Amino acid sequence: MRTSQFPLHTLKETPSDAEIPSHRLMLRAGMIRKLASGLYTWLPLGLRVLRKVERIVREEMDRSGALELLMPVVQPAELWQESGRWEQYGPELLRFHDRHGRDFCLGPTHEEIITDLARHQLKSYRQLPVNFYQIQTKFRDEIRPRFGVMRAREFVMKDAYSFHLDQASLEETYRVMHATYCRIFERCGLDFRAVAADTGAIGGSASHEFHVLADTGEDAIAFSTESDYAANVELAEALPDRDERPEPSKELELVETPNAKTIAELVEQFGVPVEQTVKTLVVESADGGLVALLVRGDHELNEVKAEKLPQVASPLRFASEEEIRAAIGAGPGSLGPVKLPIPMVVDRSVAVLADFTAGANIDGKHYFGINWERDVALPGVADLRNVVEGDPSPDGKGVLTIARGIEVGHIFQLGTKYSEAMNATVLDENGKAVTMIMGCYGIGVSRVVGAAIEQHHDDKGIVWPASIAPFQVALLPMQMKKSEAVREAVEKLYTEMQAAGIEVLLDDRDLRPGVMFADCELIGIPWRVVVGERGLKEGQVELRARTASENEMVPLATVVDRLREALG
RNA sequence: CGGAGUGUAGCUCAGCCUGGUAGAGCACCGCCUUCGGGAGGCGGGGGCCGGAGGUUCGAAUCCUCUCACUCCGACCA
Repeated sequence: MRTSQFPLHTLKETPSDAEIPSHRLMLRAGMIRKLASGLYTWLPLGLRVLRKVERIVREEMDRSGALELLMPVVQPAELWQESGRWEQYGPELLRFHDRHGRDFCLGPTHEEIITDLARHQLKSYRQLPVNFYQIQTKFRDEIRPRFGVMRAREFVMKDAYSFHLDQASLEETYRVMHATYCRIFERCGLDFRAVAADTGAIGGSASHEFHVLADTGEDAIAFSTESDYAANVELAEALPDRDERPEPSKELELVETPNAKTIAELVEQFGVPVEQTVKTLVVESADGGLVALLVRGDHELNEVKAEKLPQVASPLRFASEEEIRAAIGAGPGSLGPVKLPIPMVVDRSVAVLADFTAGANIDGKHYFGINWERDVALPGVADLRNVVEGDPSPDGKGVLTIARGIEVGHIFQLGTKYSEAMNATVLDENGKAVTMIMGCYGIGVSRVVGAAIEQHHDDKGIVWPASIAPFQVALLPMQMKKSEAVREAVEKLYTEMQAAGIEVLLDDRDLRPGVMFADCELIGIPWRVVVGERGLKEGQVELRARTASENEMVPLATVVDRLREALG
């Protein structure tokens, strides 16, 4: 391709509404253009990348044995009413009606449609298992679209749905999809983690999210330094940092702490180590009263975990100061386990503390040197907190690191939620109707493009992984209008590269070199070849990887071979 | 939907407070010079100043109402 036929629309200045690197760079490189909030046109340059990701996804899905099909974006309300989601889904589902007044929606996902298809197409256990997939535009009327294609309302998704006679078959396909997703993201050149995810109300034992690690990710994930354990921070199990509680070594002491209402003030004024303090949070209990939740001063309460406790009301609600005073007789800054008049649950890390400090349930006073059993009975123990960096990994191997991640994929063992609601059955070998068991597997294809940039860029622009770069090589002639030699050499190289199957972009704009270099770096082409009279005198051209800081002089005759080798 | 903010040229922004008939840089078109890291000169095209209403002799500017967009929160590929 030549820039005269494939115009670049690069910008020197960053549009003001772009917050994160991928959004800024996609706009500056001329990959996308916004039409309205959450709606983007993919320009030719951006589409080349999107198609490359799609191709990798398609190849790996095909290889896994999945069957591609294509379902409509517009979906009739009847199917959603049948599954019960017409009422459940909320305003994210964009609804409208046709000229006859029939209700429709734009598909945010396709469980209903595929289940309807399956119940008509699949009649026999002999047709199972089967895994259908499509790569298609989805629409979700997001409350707040942002970050360009990372959270758009209209986006490209690969969604797959598998159907099985039994759980074992579902689990087998689930394993295959897990492996397929790993291959897809590896091939895209991404540093990612498969993360254990919440199965939510649907139940079942298995759901994994695939996260690309990047500082701007919207999710915090915890993963082990020694094993492949990884989980959303909200879900990661928090273990105590030791197995046994040390013996008491200090006496219980009531201390006047008139100016210490927070843990930070207590630590600052009395020099107690923060990990020897306990904070007491009061929430509504399941029976309508109050219950205290105790976590270490340096830890954070995990509201999702707390809400799941039988003692705690769901949804979680913190008690007001008035409620706390009425029940305990002291303010929120002076609470602790000793002589606490309401039930309590303590975090595992609190249960292994000795000689710790907490409020005395008397305004302006704390107890120092508290010990369980000696000073107060140890109440119920539970996992109440968010994991922190350095916690032991729940699988016993290594410690946890915390990083931010961008969710690019999610695989799910659905079970019979949809097949049951929509009566999707097949006949088993005894001729008996059996409800099919389902799995579903999604990849945010357009989000992968953004995530790749988020992970691979520098101050000059995008640094594409070779597999998804819009072009593999940029061929930059220096003063081609003036130099016959340059013109000849460049045309020859261009022809040779094309013959060698290399995706090359020849910059024939005859611009100043600095402009060509800057554009080439901004759009992130992995290799560049500079042809100038200077080098040609020695029979050489300059070769440079996007990641390199130095040119390499390569004989004109061998540069194509070098590139073919480098590109694999 | 709650809170905060912004709408002026394709992009980045000035002008608004204190009303007087539309500006700069980049981008675009033409000519010339320049040419190894985003050049320079001259000339040119491009605006319902988000929209509607009001105040005024006169509104980008003041007032009211609207619409769109962005940021912070809950949701998700």
